[in-house]
Amino acid sequence: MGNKKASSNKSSRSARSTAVVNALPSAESDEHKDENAVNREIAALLLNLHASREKGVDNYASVKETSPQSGDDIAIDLSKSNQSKSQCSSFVSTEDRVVGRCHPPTSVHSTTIITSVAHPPMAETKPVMSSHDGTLDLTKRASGDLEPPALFQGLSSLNDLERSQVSSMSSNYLLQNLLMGKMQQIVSGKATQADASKLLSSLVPSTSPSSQPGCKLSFPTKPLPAKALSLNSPINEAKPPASVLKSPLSIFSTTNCNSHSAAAAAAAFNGTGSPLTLPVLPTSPHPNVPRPGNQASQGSENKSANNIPLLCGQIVAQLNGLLFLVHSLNSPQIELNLESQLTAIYSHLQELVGTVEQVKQRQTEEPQDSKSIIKNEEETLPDQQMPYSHTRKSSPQRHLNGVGKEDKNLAFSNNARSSSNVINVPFPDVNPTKLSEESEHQVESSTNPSPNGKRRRGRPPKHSNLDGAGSGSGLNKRSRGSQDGTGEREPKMQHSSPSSEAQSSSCGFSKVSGNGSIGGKGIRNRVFCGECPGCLKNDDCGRCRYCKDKTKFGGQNRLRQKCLHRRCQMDTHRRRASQGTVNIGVGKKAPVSAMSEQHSRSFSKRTPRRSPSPNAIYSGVDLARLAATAAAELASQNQILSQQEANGQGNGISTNSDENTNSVEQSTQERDSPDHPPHNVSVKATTNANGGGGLSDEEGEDSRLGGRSQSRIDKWKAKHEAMLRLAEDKATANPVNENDAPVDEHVEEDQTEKSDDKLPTIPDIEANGVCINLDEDLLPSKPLTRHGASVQQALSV
DNA sequence: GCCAACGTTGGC
DNA sequence: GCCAACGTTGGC
Ligand SMILES: [Zn+2]
Ligand SMILES: [Zn+2]
Repeated sequence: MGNKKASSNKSSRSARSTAVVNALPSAESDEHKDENAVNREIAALLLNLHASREKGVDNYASVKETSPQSGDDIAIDLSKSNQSKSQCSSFVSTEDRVVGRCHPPTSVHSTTIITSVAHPPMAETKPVMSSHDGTLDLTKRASGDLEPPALFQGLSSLNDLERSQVSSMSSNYLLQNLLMGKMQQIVSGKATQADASKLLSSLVPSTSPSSQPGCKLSFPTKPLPAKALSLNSPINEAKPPASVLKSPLSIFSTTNCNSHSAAAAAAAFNGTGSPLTLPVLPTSPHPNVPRPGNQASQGSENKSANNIPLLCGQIVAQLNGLLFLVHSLNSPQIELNLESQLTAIYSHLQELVGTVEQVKQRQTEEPQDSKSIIKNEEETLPDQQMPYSHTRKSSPQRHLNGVGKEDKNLAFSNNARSSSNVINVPFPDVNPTKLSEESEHQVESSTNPSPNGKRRRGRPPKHSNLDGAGSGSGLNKRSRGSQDGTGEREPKMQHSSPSSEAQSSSCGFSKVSGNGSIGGKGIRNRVFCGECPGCLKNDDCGRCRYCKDKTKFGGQNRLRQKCLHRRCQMDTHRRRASQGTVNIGVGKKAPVSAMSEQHSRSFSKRTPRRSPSPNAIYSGVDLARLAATAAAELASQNQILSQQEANGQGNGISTNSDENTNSVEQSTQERDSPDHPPHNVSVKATTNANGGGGLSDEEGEDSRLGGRSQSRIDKWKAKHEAMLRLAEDKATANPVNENDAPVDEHVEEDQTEKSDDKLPTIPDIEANGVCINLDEDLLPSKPLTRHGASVQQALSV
């Protein structure tokens, strides 16, 4: 961890410092700066972005774009002259290195790290800096806010820039590098770039018709750019920022899609005619400026095999172009503009990263996905923007605490943190899971669940006597009544919502946590979608294993887990953990997680899909029906299956419920189930078919025993699921049973409650009912063996 | 690879 | 400090 960080920092730092040093002489003296100087300036600008942001969005807003750039200008230095190249290369290389090092850490931690890093460089650089610290400058600016002129001065002169650069070594630069690196990783990592391209293309604001033929996802417009622009002020309509944003995106997409040469990118950059398009430079490009096409292409090619580096180069080139313009024009406004644009780019990059991550994880192509993604982006935007517009607000995200059940909007802890904690760095969470490994390295600041080592963690060996010891917490407190609904707190925070999950957890922007788990570290992941039956329940059932374990129910508090009935069904995290387990009462259970993940979007719709009874679903009859109904759509199904399989999960979704068939099967299952005598098992009837979403989560949890080894079964499942889905999709058109869900819950509860008392030899089955046993109560903790489950499954199949 | 056990977090 | 329950460990 530390090592990597340090090294990365070092490398980047050193590179910069050297660059700075070199730059000084030339820059100071000459009005017309050679390319090198320009490059340096660019770097400085990047570095300064952060500071500038702080200063004020207002300024940006006020700024009107005097001169936009032409694409030609953009490409400028990067590739062009060797000298400039060397400079550039150093610059770029720095990025690369940083990227390489940093890959993993995109998360908040990284931000923190960055910030921490920033200081040292200053010290180093100080000698170089003649007079005042960049910090001062920054602060002044920030505080001053200044008039444009003030800003202008600061920015305009190279010296100033350099100083600021030196002093601040602003986090932005690093951040950008990190982002880029991340993106690069992502892209490279993807088996198919197509996905990336899709994302990218999707990201491209719809407002501007993307020129790129290759990429085509039409996403609805991405609000980001607009917001960024708007953010500043109405004045902003001046397209620049938008154009800027757009341009990078377009470039990006192009690169990805076609691996175009820079020229193409440049062209894209120039923008389409849309109002947002990048304004063209009134001024002729700087003489030194090389032709965009050539330069860009060279630079990109040289830099790396990946397209992404190209992107970086492009950006740099653009920046250079901007600088030239700025110098020629020498107007503060332009600079401001530039900054704003850079900022926008930055934000955009962040989004891209997040999006890419999401896509990666999902790998689902459903239209819903796209929607969700967009949604997420939108959500994220405000956060990101916030920093820009107002340096900092208390994290709005806190609302999580207040989240009522109904409140679906979940802030992502990540975002919240990022916004709140680090200066500006709205570091979007990158992919938690993948990054996690390395990110962990860097995560120093984050809480460490470092095990004390005091005590051995796992379950005590069977022979050990520890069991009696129990946890430190009061063993026998039974303060509360067996069921206190009121007493129970509902989780206040939820990091992952189905939709949000994509971001926060999976894609979410940052999952801070290194583990694949959804949540960030700081806040424990509590899953609370607010919609699912589990979330709606206030009371512990008192019967499930975990309830029994609770001290209030006389338990030893060893397991310390949430009541199974109260678990959020959307909680993928837990489910994953539990995958493979089989339902006690029921035969196998399709792992829910897949459902949750895939259908998370749907969930947002409020049509959570659950896997009612796997058995029922898999019954031949149902299949036949489904087949009949959905036969037409095999192709689509296949895709779905593939996806599901990829996920490794099957969701049992019962589209058509034949009560008869289901009931029959259930009965059979139960009969078969060796482990649990029926009486012990409480049966619940789940809702029917498709819509019902039910409560099955509980099932999943409870029924963990045996989902394993069922190659055949799995296939069946997959098929069934696919079919079911299709059916569901159709069903959505004809809502079959969506109403059931809530009802079902009640039913279940009732039944469960009843079950306590009753002897259930025969499970109650309602309609489609699936028998699920949430309550193991009666059974002391006898775990059902998987064998039983497998057997059941086999039978069922 | 599963899952009981338990350290630990975070809201109150 | 209490409490719920999350995240991780290590026995199996
Ligand atoms: Zn319970
Ligand atoms: Zn829920």
